[in-house]
Amino acid sequence: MAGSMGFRIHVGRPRLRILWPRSGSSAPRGSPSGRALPAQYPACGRMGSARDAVEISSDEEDSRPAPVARELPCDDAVLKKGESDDAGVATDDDDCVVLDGDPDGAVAVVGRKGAAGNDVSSDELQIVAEKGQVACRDFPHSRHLCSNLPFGTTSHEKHCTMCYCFVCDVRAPCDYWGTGLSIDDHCHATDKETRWKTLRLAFKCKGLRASNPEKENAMYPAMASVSGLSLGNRSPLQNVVNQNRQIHASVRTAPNVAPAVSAPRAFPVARAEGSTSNAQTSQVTYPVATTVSAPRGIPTTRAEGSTSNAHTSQATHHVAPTVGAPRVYRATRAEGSRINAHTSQVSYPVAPTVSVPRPHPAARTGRGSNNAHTSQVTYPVAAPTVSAPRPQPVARTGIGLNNAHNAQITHPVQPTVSAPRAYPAAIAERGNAQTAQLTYPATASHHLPEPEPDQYEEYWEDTPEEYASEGSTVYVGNLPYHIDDDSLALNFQHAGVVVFSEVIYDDKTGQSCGFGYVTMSTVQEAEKAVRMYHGYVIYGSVRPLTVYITAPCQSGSPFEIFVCNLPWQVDDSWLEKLFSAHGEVVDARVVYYERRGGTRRSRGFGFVTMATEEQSYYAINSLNKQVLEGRTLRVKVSRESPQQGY
DNA sequence: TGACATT
Repeated sequence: MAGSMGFRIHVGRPRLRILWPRSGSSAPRGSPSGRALPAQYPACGRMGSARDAVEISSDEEDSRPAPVARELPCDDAVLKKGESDDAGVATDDDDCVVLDGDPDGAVAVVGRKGAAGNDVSSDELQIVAEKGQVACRDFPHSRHLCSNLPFGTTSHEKHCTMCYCFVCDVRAPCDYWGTGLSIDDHCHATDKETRWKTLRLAFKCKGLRASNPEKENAMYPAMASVSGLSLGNRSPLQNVVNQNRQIHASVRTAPNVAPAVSAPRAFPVARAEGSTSNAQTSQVTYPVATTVSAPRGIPTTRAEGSTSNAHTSQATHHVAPTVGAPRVYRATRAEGSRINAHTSQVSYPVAPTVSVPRPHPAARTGRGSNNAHTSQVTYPVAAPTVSAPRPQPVARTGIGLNNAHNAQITHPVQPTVSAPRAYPAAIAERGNAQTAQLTYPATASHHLPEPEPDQYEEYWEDTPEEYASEGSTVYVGNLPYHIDDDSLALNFQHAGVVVFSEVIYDDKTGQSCGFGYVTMSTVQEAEKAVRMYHGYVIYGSVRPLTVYITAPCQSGSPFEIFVCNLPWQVDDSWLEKLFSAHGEVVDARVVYYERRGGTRRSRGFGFVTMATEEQSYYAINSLNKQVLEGRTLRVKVSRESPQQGY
């Protein structure tokens, strides 16, 4: 694609286009220009005569999977403006090509006999007109994709104002840009050479300072100094990109750009609670049910003060679940619509009864209890009796708040947990988790570049179960909603090799549930991940991550709760809400009689799976013998639970 | 109607 580059637009004939695949394609996602114009696209099936005219646009509605090039005439628009036919495809009298798919992929050409497979020379493409903004010119793009200064014909050290360094992900010139004399100058970087891709990955993953600190850190001065998640290089350009992405759908923004860059979103829970001003709940952060007899350290952070601050009222699960997690997490996705991960953020006005007959999981398993979390737990002295309707963190789930459901639940005062828990060594190892909460280190996962597909895609082909081994999967809670699988993996690779990562999404809303799973290659790495990231506050978030090792996959959850004596009208969602006030509900099901005609009738009992064993304890102790709609609930560990202890 | 089912 040398020389005469431009883009012809077919006015009123939007058939001539290159269609990018939907997100999730195998296309590289690391370029600052995202899916900017691929340099090789003329090779995607043109044949025959001299010049093609191509419109660059996107069509998110088009889901045709297979890239297909169709020859189209070029005598529209410019030549015969306004004379498009109904189908948007004119007669075949010219040499236009429609690429209905990823131009990076194999392209079959249809419409002209014998055309498929013909090679084309690099100068076959000539853009004779253009319209609107052009990805590789008007949006940030890697230098080698620049259309202003074509890489093949222009000195590489030159750059336009939208050029980025492919390696550093910063606006050109980076510190290593060079003059072009050295082969190591970043101005030569392209996504076609492994060495550049490797270097790029190294810059991203090793947190190397790229260049132009006055630019990249202007907005996030602390970014480069924090260990762990501080990987991304950012620049004010990101805001430009953010704006642009709304303008031009064909340009995928730089991967390290997220909407939250300019406006961190308010968490639903924060909003919900903020309007509730429940002073009681705001003082409490998830009291931990425990049987551990070791002395506890008095929590020192966050939860101490009585506060009406919605932030602090978002209690997080700083329980130390060591063992246990949802069952096979593929299943949790399927049940995502019923998962309310954000229930973990509610405050818990109820002191746990805490008379768990089972040994503490940490003590039982012998795993180094990652009880750093306990440092952030407060222990309410008393709990309200017959509380007012409790704010339910279900705004995001679409389940309407109906606090009347809970209004009758009484909360007997159980000022139990008082024994200080041993202050774990983990917290010392973990370092500045507490500090992190206060200073908001610029971890900015949402800024992180997405991983190179070639680094991870081999894993995607297999199910996580194939990789999961006992103790090597960690649950990650309190994820900002914009964190996706890839950025999650990219973060956790600092703890080791990420075998699999998954953010759980609500099936109905498509929104992240705010938690996910990361499978490391070894138990040791998983434990390291806990030490590194538990309690860590992602930039822009107010909630520290909760990271703990999950239980191995088993046929049945060790955290399943049986609840009976349910009022007949209690359904799954109600049950979920009921338990979500006491932890993260993975599953909640009322058992029904199935009747003919499709109707069903509750059998008055159900099963609830909590995210962790300890949360199960807490929920059991909080809800057992509570009165709901006039009926005294009976809540206990499910009989079928493989790890039932009582 | 008052119990540990279902995938």
